[in-house]
Amino acid sequence: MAPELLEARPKAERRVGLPDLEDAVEGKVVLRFAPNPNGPLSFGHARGLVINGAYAERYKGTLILRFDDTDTVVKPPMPEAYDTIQQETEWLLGRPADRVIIASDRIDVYHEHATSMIEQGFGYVCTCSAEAFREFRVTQTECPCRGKSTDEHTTRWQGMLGGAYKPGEAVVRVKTGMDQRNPALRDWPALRLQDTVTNPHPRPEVGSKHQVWPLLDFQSAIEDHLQGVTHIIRGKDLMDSTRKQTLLYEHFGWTYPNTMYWGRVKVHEWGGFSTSAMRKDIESGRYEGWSDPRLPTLSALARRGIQPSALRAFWLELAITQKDISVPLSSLFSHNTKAVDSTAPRLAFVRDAVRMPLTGAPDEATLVRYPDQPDKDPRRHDLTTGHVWIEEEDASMASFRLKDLVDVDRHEDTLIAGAIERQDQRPIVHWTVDASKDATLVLAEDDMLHEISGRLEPHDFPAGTVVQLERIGYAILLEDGRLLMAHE
RNA sequence: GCUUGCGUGGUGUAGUGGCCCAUCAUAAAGGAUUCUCAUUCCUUUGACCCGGGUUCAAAUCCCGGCGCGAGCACCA
Repeated sequence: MAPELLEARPKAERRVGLPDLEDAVEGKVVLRFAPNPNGPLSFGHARGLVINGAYAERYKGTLILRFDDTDTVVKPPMPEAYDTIQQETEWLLGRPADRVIIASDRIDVYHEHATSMIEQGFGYVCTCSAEAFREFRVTQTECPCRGKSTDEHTTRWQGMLGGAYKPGEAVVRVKTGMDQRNPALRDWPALRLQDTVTNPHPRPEVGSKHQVWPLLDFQSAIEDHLQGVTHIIRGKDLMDSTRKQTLLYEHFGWTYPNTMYWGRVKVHEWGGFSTSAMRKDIESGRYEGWSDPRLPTLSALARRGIQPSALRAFWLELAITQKDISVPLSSLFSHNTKAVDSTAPRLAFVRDAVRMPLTGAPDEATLVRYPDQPDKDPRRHDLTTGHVWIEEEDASMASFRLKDLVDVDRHEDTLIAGAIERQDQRPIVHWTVDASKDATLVLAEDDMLHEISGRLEPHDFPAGTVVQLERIGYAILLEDGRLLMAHE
């Protein structure tokens, strides 16, 4: 036998990163990320942006940012969110979306498709109550409206558009069949009425202009087709949406995009995240705003010093599986540590600082700012006041070393300087000079904000700089002069 | 209830019939380097939900069970 036949087939390469997209042609891939602008983006949204964005980049395709703002009552849009979300997209991906679509600008387009659907007989206007239809759905019986003529439905549809019905009195349904095995798919609702006089759309250019609004499954389905979306990647809670929409596509004679799903993600420390719930808690004053560091919003993470690259690495690592997962925040933090460690200037923050006389020490100290580049921008401090600040806890030790300065022995409440060079294994502590300032370190933990007071080493870094507080962890300088802890 | 999806170390993830006594990351423990309890490096611990079946061979296919999730809104 030929020896090559006995050889094991070549070892398959371990896949790293995202799997290939099915039927993806370079330059032709069109993806979309479609949030509801009822608030700024949160941690969970980042997944949609990162994954879709990464594929768009890999295939030199198009990333669409689509605002699915078709509800003015239950989840009304937040006017500022349209801008905020675009800025956050750019922050996270390092570039803006290739195309931006606002659903509320395109209501007429959806109306046209509804008209066509009704005229072609696969859509109808149903005047049954929601409760009544629920009963028809479980018993798999056709509602009285369904069998009426196309002309009748066209008339009803014109009636809907013309204000002949009040919200709740009529809805447009897609004829999928009441005998569908999956109850979720049975003649699903495509458009409904909203009282936009009482609840106007927050965008002034839309306001009370329309009363007939598409529901997500319809709006999204039509828009995906019109925009030429080739691949949809979304949560598996939308699996039935795919099935509903596929039935609609069959009616229209369209081909449904390739679809992938991911499961639910929970963060140990946060639990789930709901934009509406956060909005309530902010309005009630429980949180300071959308960027309150306790909140799982992108703006809060950014404010806290989390780098977009860390967020990208985090979501890319989770990849796309349909498992429901729960991840610890430490996983995100370890990515962030890698992102900021070499560039974060070292600074001393002395908690519960005590001021102690120091005798016999040099007049000046020089400390390393960046361990990776020991000569870059060294920290020089004047010690001629003869005092240093150290942490209360460290002050209880009889002998220790002031980092980068000198060995000391404590006699009563005075520190006596000894060897300049390190002589023994005594513990090393961080410290600061009299020129330091009182400072506050803010910590977000367990849905609480804690403040630790101390002395911060003199520096001239601007707000927004991510620093590493020696022996404590990474923090960011806030506009008000306080420090916000990012993570250890 | 109907429908639908998922189950690999503590946490994530790779793996689509032999490369797997299972990959990588993270966490934990130990150690080295380091004038930070950081970074970097090394080592160790640790997993295929259960039961059958198909096959020479199963984490991978089939059946059953168990567990967890989602949809069945005139929300997204």
